[in-house]
Amino acid sequence: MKTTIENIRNQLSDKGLKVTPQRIAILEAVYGVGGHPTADNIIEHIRKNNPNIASGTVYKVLDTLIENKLIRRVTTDRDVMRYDGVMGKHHHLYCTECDLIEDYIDEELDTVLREYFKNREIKGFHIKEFVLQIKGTFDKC
Amino acid sequence: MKTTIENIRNQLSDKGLKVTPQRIAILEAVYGVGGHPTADNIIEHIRKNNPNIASGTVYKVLDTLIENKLIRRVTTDRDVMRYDGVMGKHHHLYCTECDLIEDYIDEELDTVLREYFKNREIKGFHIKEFVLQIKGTFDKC
DNA sequence: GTATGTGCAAACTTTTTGCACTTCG
DNA sequence: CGAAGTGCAAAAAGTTTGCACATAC
Repeated sequence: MKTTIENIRNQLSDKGLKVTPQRIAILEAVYGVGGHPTADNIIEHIRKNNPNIASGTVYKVLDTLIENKLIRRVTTDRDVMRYDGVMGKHHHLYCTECDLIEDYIDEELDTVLREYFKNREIKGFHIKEFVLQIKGTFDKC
Repeated sequence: MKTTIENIRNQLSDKGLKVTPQRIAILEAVYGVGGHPTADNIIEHIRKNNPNIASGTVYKVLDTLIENKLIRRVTTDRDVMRYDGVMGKHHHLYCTECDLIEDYIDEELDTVLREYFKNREIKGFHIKEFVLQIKGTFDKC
């Protein structure tokens, strides 16, 4: 599915959102800038062609797009830095309800992943380590 | 391995770090506060017993501990919010050199993971979704 | 025309930094 | 004692908010 301006206009109006130049530019930037842009990357990218966009607007539009499931935040939502005292290989349980992150240690899983990728090269990329984010809810939540 | 004060003192001095009350308190807090504390969680926790710790110190100590591999940052290092226009299930390649995050789409991998966890319950947790972080380097880096 | 969206600037939150003072070894 | 670490306060990032003005439908 190619991402044309027409396409972007439709994505917006399909969600009942007003089609504004800012929204088009921002959505286009999220698709256009590789490597999962930060808000700053997006602002920079847009200002090349259109110097008049307020950063506040960019944040507001991004939030709107997320609410309408046109884009996502990478990693967890609302991220500040978090620290972990467990230094061995391990994975993480993310509770979508209570904002806790628990460690999940499972050596067999590591073996399974290593086996899986042994025969499956990712072109242009050299794998060092896996961390699986397991998203869900704790029963108590 | 139980985490005693003695143990913490040794961890620090083994790395050639001076053993200060602040470092002990912070390391103890990282171990003691569950769910991967934020810097703020740590500051709060420490101030219960010891109101005189500067937040600047906490950040500096955390950095030192990370440099000496006594703790880790969760998710990516130095995180600001990042946005992703790909809405389907997918995984991420994290380049430790160049700070880019690329999408990695692999339906077979999803199947493998789902199969793996089908027979392996995580007690008290209900899984909704997996995201695998594949850390490594791009050849070009 | 009106509900919705944008610009701007101020405020807030989280993190970093510089420098004088203190402490560990 | 001297190098390393801490406190404090100011500044830098990154993000949010309120309100008057502008625009899509």
